[in-house]
Amino acid sequence: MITGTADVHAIVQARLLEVGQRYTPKRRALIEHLAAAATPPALPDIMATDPKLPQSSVYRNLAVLEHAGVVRRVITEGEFARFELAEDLTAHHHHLICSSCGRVEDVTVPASFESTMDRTLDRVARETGFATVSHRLDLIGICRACA
Amino acid sequence: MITGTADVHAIVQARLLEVGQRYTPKRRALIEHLAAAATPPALPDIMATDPKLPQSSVYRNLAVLEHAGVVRRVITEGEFARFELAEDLTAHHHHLICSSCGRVEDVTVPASFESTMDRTLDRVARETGFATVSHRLDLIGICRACA
DNA sequence: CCGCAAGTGAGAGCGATTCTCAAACTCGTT
DNA sequence: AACGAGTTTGAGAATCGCTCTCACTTGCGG
Repeated sequence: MITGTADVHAIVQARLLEVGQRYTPKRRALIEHLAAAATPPALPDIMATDPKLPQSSVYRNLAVLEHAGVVRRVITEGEFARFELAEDLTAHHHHLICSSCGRVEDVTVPASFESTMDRTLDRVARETGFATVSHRLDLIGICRACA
Repeated sequence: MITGTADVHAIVQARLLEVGQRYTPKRRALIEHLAAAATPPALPDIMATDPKLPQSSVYRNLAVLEHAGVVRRVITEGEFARFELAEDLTAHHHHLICSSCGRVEDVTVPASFESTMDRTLDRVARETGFATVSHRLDLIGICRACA
């Protein structure tokens, strides 16, 4: 399900409305930036695009967008949180995390493996009384540059 | 590969020696606590066992043990980091994370699925020039208590 | 055009983790 | 059994992402 950027904006606007929030230029710029990024940017990466961006507004707007369900906070062992568009606005993917430099890359795995995994995890979750909403699969390793 | 507690202590001692550190009673107590825990404890959990433990020492010793490769820091979206024994001192497992209350439970998946996953991820990593050392698979959902 | 609700920016505040440093301990050596 | 060099410890200070506060601005309904 590959969604065009125009559709993304429409969806974001709709979800913000549901939560009683506006789709302001600042927020649009953030979404644009996240949609264009090849890798989930950390806050410094976002601020670097325009040094006079107030950091508090960026954080606040990311929180609003996260709350609206269009942005996801990616947890890494690095010092900064990273942000990406919610999964239903992009293709389902996983992360390659370099344990040496902290670099994060997006990857996809074969669809057949995804469905095997979904089936397996659903079963595991059911056995333990968990209602699974999603999974998080990351590969931890050493990237080409650090090797 | 299930390792007895006695062996764990021997391994920990050996790895600490390699890094030029001693296996002090405080560190032994930490390892003991982690080995007994059913779920990776956060710092408050550890401190709760003995309220007069100085938090700075706990943090420092966890860092030392992590550096020696016997303790692993588990990243969650919660406010506290959690700690568990390194994977080669326990059985390979994954985590069920409740997105509502932050509770973390250990789970294992069928061995057949593990090996399928290993093969798939190795291939993916090779294609992208990453040297994979490990993977991290977490199930995010709602636990029985929160449902 | 008014007014109110929502958004913005600058800085203060917060809280988990890390750092500092003097005192207490360990262990091989006399 | 005491010594001394090097570690470990504990209490508090310091750090630093991130969140909160609040006065000001902006934008949409009436």
